[in-house]
Amino acid sequence: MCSRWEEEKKEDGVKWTQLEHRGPYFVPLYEPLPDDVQFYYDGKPLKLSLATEEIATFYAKMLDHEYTTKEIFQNNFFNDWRKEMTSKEQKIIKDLDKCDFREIHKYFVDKSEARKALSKEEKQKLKEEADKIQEEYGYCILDGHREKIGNFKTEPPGLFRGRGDHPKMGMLKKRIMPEDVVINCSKDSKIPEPPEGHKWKEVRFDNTVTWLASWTENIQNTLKYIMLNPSSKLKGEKDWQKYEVARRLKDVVHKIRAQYRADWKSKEMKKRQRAVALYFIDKLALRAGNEKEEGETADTVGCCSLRVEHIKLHPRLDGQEHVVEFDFLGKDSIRYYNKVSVEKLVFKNLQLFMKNKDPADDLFDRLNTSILNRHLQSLMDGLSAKVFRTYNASITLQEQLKALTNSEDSVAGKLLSYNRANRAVAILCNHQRSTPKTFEKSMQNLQTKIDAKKQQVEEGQQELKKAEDEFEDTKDAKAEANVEKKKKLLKRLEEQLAKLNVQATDKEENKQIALGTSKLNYLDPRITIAWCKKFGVPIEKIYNKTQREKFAWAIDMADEDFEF
DNA sequence: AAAGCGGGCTGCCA
DNA sequence: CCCGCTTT
Repeated sequence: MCSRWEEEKKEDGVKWTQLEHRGPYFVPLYEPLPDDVQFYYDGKPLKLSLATEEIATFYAKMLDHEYTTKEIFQNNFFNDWRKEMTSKEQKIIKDLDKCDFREIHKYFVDKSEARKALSKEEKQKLKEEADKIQEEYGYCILDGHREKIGNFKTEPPGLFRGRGDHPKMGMLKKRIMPEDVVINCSKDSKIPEPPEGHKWKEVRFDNTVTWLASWTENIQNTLKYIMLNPSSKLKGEKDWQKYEVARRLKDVVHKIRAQYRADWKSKEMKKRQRAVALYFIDKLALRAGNEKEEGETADTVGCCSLRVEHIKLHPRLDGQEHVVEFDFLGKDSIRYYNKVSVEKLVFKNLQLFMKNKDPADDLFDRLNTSILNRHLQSLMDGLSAKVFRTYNASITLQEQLKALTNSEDSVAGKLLSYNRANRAVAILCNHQRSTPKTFEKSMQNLQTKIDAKKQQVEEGQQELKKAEDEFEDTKDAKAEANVEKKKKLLKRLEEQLAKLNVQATDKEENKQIALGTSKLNYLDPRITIAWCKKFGVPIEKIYNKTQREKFAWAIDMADEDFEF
């Protein structure tokens, strides 16, 4: 079966035998502003040096955003900006409040308007240029296959934003130069050429990693990589492997649950904390929660890093017992808010863990992610905290599909069931989105369509009645045929109306839920493909082109009998 | 520290 | 696109 996904195995840790590529594509250099676009300091025009001007444009472009009004953003920006100024500029520009970027801002607004207003031909030309770059830099050769690269361009310089309340917001993200870049490829391949007049930082031939190029980013001092697109064989196999690990968890999860329940009564505090944390990770699909360096990142937490202030205990709430109220900022500073009725022993343990602690103290003070993951690894090979998220997401999809799908439904009805199953997963994983800006409007449009369709249905009913009356009178074959015709028409109209109603329901339910993340990262695609085959739903109704490329491995191997 | 997977949002396109 | 997090 599926040849491409089951080629010969490599030695342990070896990811490829051949890797050839052109290196990153460097974003264009800064183009100075036209002379009539000026920066003003203290009301007077001030000509800036090239480097200073470039950084000024970063700030100017952001003037519309609320975060440029934040003190931290402004301070970080101004600090970094001043570092890049000439000494003469430093002596003049001492107060951000006296800086006037409005003309520069307008210049970029106009520019982007002008870009939108380009003729079809001009836009076509731009697209062709982009395609050419994609064609040249966007692919590599890996073990004889031409594979798409994910991010082949270096990130442009700009101001760092970060998510949520990030202490580094506004800092200058520097331009990546070839001298910063480490190239990784195979020894006997055509080594990528650095841009004219430049050198790579290093060229290495490491076949135990999957990246093509890397550099250190200056905000957090961490590495960034150029890697393959999800459609690649390498990524596909990794994805497959991930779901296979989750499926192995399925076989032992009952045992693991029994054990952590037993551990709630352990004499060792450390074990108890581990068992309660694992319960949360399993039941609520929380992330592991590594500890983070204070002041370097936004204050967000996961399971192991929960603090006392993040939960409230209610012995009784809204008719339920032993309710834990969670309220904290998780990954990307997305709020996790949930009220959950838990087992009595969990509740008692939480009371114990919180005793004599300050709100800012760790809830699980004897636990961290490495302790937890070491324990999980001992329970099952390859098991770590995140596997529970994958497992629970996928098994939930499978169960929900089973419960919600009606084989008698139209394709539209089945799709609503699918989306509802997907939604259950997204809610479990807390994948949220802000209500789309256009939500109300598009909802209204849909409602207008529904009203119009209702009208048509009524008309169709009247026409059918008329035709039936006529047949009653005449009893002739022509009139009888007309009745059939009107019946068919009415049926079609009713189906169209039903479909629109289903769409409206789906849209409303999906207002603040993001389905994409779970679909892409947590749901074993074979579950979906099997469901599509079983119920005659075209795969394209669920997965768009990009998604089908990413899940090619699953489309290749899953039949309708697949069970997660 | 290094590697690589997971996340929400925006603009563009079919 | 540009970041945030987990795992090892």
